[in-house]
Amino acid sequence: MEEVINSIRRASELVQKLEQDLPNLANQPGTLSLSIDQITEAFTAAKEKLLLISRHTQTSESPPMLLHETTPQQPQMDATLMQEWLRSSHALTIDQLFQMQRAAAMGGREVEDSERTIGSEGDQAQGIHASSSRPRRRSREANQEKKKILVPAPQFGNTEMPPEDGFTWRKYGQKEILGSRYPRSYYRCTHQKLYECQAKKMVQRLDHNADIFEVTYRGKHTCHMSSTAPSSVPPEHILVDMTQNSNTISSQLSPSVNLSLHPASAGAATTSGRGGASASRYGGDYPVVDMADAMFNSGSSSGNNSMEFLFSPTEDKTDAN
DNA sequence: GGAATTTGACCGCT
DNA sequence: AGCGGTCAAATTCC
Repeated sequence: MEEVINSIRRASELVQKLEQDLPNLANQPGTLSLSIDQITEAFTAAKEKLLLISRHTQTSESPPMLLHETTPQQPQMDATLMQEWLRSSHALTIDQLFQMQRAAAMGGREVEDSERTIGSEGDQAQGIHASSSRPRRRSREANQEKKKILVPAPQFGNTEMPPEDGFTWRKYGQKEILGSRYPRSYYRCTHQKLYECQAKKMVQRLDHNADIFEVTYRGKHTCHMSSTAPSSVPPEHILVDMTQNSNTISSQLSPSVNLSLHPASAGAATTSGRGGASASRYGGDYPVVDMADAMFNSGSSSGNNSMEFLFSPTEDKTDAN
C-alpha cells in the first residue's frame, strides 16, 4: 500500500509541477504531452499496484459495481464515471490543460459531435430578457453547448441525488418526461445571479437502470472566472453519445490526469442544497487525500476495488480516437 | 428572514 | 397540439 500512496504522491507532484509550468508550456504541445504521459504513468503504476493488492484482499463482498450487473454493455462505465466525478469535483486548470492539449493535438474535431451543439458563447442566447410580461428564452437548445454524461447514483446517503460534480446547483424545476419512468430535474448554477453564470444541468435516471443518472450540462460556467467563486469547470472530456449506442462513453483525452490541485472548489459541490447529500468532502487542501478518500469511501465501505473506478486498465488506453 | 425546493402554470419549439 | 424547459408563488428548512 505504501507504494501505491507513493505513486499517487508522485503523480500528484507532477500534476502540481505541470500546473506551475502551464503558462510556459502552453505553446509547447510536445512537452505538455510528455508531462501528461508521465502523470498518466504514475497513476497507472499506482493502479496496477492496487490491483495486485486488491486481488489478494478481494472477497466475495466486493462492492457492487452497478453497471456491471445490470448493463453489461457498458463495461467501462464505472471507471469513467468515477474519474469524471473526481475530475469535475476538482478540476479547473486541468480542464484547461485538456483544452489546450486538445487544441494542440488536433483540430479538436473528436469532441463529441452528436451531443454537442456548439454556439460560440451561447449563454447570452438564453433569452432572459424579453419584451412582454414573462421573459422567455429564445431558442431552446440552439447555440448552447450541451453535454451528456452518465453518473452512478450514490449507493449510500441520498441516492436520489447524483454525485456532486464540483458545482453548486439550485433546482428550479422538475418534470415528468414522456416515455420516461423517472422525472427530470432541472438545475441551474447557484451563482447565476452573482456571476451571471448560465450553466445548467438536467438530471434524470435512466429508464432501464435507476442506478444511473443521465446528466446533461448546458451552458458554461462563468462563475469560476471570479476569484471568489468556488466553481470549477464542468467536464469536457467525458461525453456520452446517447444517440448511437445507448451508453457509449467516449473518453477523449488522457483519462488519468484527473486530479487538479485546486482546493477552490471546496465545499461547493452539492446538488441538493440542504437536506441530504451535502457539501463536498473532497475539496480540501490535499488532493491526494481527497482522491484516496474518494477511492476508499465512495460506493462501499469495503472499498477494496474502488480504484477500478479511477484507473481501469482498459480505460487508461481508451482514448483511441 | 433568507435561501432552497416544490410544483402548477406558462410559453416556445417542433 | 403536445412536449419540454422555465418561471414564480408557495412551501420548507435552517
